[in-house]
Amino acid sequence: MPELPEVETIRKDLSRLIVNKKIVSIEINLKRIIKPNTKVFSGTLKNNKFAQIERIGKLLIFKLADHKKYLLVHLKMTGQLIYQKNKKIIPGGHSDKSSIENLPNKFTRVIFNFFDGGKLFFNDARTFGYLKIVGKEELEIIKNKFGIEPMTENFKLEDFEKIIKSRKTNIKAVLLNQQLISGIGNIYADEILFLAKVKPDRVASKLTKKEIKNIFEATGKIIRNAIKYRGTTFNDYLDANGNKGNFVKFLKVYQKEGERCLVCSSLIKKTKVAGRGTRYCPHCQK
DNA sequence: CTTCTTGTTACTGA
DNA sequence: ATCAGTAACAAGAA
Repeated sequence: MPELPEVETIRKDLSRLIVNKKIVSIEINLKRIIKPNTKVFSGTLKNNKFAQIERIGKLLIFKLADHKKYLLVHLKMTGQLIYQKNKKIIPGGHSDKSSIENLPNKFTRVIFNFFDGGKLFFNDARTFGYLKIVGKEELEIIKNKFGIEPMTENFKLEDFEKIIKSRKTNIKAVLLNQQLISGIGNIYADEILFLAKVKPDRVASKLTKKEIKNIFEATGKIIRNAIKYRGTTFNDYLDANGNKGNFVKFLKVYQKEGERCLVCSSLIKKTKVAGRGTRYCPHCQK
């Protein structure tokens, strides 16, 4: 599930791979995920270039060189953006093994073809993801819906505490709410709360100042470290080169139900909180 | 066959 | 108006 660290990894990869390369054609295999429609989509992108790639929360923002428009890409649960450079056939030579995927595959929904023969594949098994062309005004409206973002100067303990104190729902629901705090999904919410030693079903407004500080610091540590290790691959996530993320080996509770806690050896439990599968250590987390 | 998976939003009710 | 809780979405894996 691509969350902030996975999307950030893709953003950085693609910034190096496709910025300022002319898009010569676009292939759309599933029209339903293209917004506002395929005509505007292809018309805006063909013969254009990505000038810059940004991110807010889990949303990728491709700033276009011409037309003053932006391409928004949301990967939702199973979306992938994988770039492959022009495959040269070297007579008698070895094949290009820089990418591990054989693309396109049956989940390839959109292909961007660049002038140099490079291709960007948007794959999505469950087709929850979307690609959307927007103007500056619509972009600003969308951006304004996102809450404070870890890893930025806007992520301050004071604001974090205000947000948490103002909510009567459980702390996990608050961490997952993109309009309050952006970029955290199910994997990192559980990992953050384990590191902070707080049970996921605790009522947010009733947490102590100390507990909120621990969650704040755990958020920074987990997100920073997950970016460092290029994200978590559980099922579908791959980076822009088609490689897996390495953070999976640092997970302490996510998908660890029935295993022993690495800190206290209690059995990791699984319940449902905020409508999502939730793992925690019943001894370490209070 | 049923159940589970999750990011986001629509809907319902308080 | 604001908030909280749940269902729905899609489709593959088990």
